[in-house]
Amino acid sequence: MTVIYDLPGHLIRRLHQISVSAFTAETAAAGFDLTPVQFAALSMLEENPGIDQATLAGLIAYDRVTIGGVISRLEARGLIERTVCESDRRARTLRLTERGASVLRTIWPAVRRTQEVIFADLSDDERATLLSLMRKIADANNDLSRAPLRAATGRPDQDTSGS
Amino acid sequence: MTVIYDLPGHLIRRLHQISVSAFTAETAAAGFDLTPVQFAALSMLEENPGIDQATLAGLIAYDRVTIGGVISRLEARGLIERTVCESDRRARTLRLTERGASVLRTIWPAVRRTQEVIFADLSDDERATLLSLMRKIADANNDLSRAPLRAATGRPDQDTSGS
DNA sequence: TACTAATAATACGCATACTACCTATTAATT
DNA sequence: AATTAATAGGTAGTATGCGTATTATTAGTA
Repeated sequence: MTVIYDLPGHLIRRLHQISVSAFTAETAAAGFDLTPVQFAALSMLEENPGIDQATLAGLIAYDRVTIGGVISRLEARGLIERTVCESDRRARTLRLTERGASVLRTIWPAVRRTQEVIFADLSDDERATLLSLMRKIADANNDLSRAPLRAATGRPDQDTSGS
Repeated sequence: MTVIYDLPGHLIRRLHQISVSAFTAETAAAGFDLTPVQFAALSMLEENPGIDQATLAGLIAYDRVTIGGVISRLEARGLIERTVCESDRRARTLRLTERGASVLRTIWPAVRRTQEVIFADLSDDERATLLSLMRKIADANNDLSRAPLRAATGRPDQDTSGS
């Protein structure tokens, strides 16, 4: 009958919609006000302090323009610190503030609950299968996206000591 | 290492990103200028002529406000006709124009190619498994979304003759 | 050294997505 | 009949997500 429902793209969109909704609900219930993108940015910055916006965009597979806006809002809220890179004055070096690190530490339980909510009706086997198949598609079509996943290139200002 | 990559939500977002990108690329290459949402709206209207915006939103699981904007743009481009419903003057009766129906007829091959591109690296079994698991999650968490899927209720002005 | 190409970030515009609020209209209730 | 509740659609505001163009800066080349 309705052909739309059989299209993978439609199902994927529904899943995304549900995933974002679950994230918002769980984190809001825990007292946080972060979007999935903002969380991803903070999380990636914690593990790669000192990277610039373009590198961050590549690491979480986002458009550079989009990340610029996300970073601006996180900076305005005092969760991220943005300074001009000394070795390349075109770039902006990004770092978590103390408050940003604190938020990230405390929000993780809610984020884990989000994933549990989404997968609630699947068995362990089904979860593993689904994750594996999704990863396969994401990896295979990485270049198809306008914001492909890219590894960090190791900028001059980036900390390599780890956290 | 990087925990983000293991989160289902992140993978789902990547899939969605890839799906939208593939849709845009394939349809644009075929000479069309439709977004996935616009296509879904047109497609659903073809099968349910005469429904109002709220019903349409429910059928394709979209937010009512979002659909309002989508409909406005489609109407401005002459693909959809929007008239005040006679039996309920709050509602707007939606119908495809001749041009809208024509676009829909000719764009389908490109849409099918989109799905083929996304699933290119999966076997038939894997495709079936993935679709089945995604459908399971979408169905189970329908109410979790702010725009749950809802069946048409059969408004007075809706055509029941079928296409 | 002057010119060119490449890159980081931004500005602008379009199109989702959703929350909160508002108006008009209809349905339900007293 | 009057009041209340519910519904359809809209506006305003925030936040993605991405295309295109522009600016500042760096790197490469003649």
